[in-house]
Amino acid sequence: MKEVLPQLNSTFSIDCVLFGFDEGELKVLLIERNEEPFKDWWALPGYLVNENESLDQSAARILHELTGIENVYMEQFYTFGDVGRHPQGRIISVAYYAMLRLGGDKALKPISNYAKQAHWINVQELPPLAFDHQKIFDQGLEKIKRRIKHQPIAFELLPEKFTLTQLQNVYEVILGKKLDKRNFRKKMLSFNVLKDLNEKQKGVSFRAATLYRFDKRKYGKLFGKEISF
Amino acid sequence: MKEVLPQLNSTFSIDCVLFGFDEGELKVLLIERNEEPFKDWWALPGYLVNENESLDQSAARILHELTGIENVYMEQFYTFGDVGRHPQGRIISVAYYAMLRLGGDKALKPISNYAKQAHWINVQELPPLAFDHQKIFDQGLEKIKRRIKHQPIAFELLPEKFTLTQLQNVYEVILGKKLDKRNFRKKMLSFNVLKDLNEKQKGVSFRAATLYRFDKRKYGKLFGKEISF
DNA sequence: ATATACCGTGTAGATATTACACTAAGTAAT
DNA sequence: ATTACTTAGTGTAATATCTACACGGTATAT
Repeated sequence: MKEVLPQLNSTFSIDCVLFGFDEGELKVLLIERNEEPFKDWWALPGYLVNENESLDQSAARILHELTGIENVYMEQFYTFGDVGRHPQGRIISVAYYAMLRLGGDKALKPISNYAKQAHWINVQELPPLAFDHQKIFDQGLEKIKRRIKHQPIAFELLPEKFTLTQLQNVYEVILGKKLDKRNFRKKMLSFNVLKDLNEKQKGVSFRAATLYRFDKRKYGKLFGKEISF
Repeated sequence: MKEVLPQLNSTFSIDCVLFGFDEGELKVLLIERNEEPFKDWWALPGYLVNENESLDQSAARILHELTGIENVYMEQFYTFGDVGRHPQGRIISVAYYAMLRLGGDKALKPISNYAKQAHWINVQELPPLAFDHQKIFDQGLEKIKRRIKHQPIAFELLPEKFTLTQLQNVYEVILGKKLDKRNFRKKMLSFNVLKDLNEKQKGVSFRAATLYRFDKRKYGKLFGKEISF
């Protein structure tokens, strides 16, 4: 017999699509739900918005409560409001995305027990997702594909010091296609936003590559690169 | 003495930013409010979302009720949710935009008496707007500026048959800068989305220009024009 | 006939994009 | 020390795109 769930009276929520890059793979942050509906399903971190907080504040709070992650700049990308998207009533959800530096240090520890656990999952191997979260994820992925072509957000996924090959890998994984090494380097360096650290990669069993850092002072030069009239 | 307004319990709304082009000017559709708060102020057409309609449906309904306009394809562009944005409580607003062909035929006739009247106003001469509508408008304008560079939406503002000079005017007004005539034509024609109608403009007191029509079949070629890696 | 106002066109130089392959340098194994 | 292995790092030529720039053509109005 089907349990009857109560109607919810807060009518909007936030869902977060967080991307990370690790071991050459693009990952997304998912939680395992601990409550009905969709108990034990995987879902994007998301919850109801409080009355007294802005959407941006709410997104930060919800992410923190469900995953333990703090201090991430997320940006809104779409609002989902189909009538049947939530079984407990009309819930409109504002979706946020961000790209994150995955360090081994940051453990994922949900604070609220609304989430059993949080994990970074390879976007190629997503489990079935709760609600319309597959759709939200798909649109989030499209969003970063478009953005990565216009602004240098790929850096946000890498450690502070990175090699050009690692950077190229990020582009290849997100765009889903191989790029030419020489052309990629030529173009990337021409933007003048990378600082050569005169330092080599460590701990690799082959010729070590030069490390670069993203140079914030020069960032401005890249804004506004679009097709022009 | 300040009148006390009731709290509203529906917690989200839609606001529409509709752009039109007429007599060489970019215009936006505003209504004059007939209810508190902001009675007698100008505002973007917007109202509360019903329980049983999707956001897209709601946007279409609200636009129709407040302005009489129907059958416009609007697209969501941002959701505004600051705590203090509405004096009667926490109201989150999903903003939509569209670009419209202004024909002399379509009269603006509000159905709901929530709007006294609706008018196309030159974006250079906006009156003070209710709520945070100036902010919503500004972001809508930014949105079409970005989009016009990537996709041929400028056609949507012109009559079915138009001249290249008219088309160039639309770009110039939206982008806020002069463009080179020869380069503009070369580029626009290279996209292969314009059909030469072998027909001339009528009723002008100078050499008549060739009329073109936007060719939907070829539209696909323009999608995906972005900076490339 | 003449003045007026907009239409419609080409080119050269600069810049950006694409396609393409080999040597150099470090590590690991023997 | 030699060798095998793996990734780093580099240049050029052909093509396409972008930019800047000026004048004769044609319809209308007087």
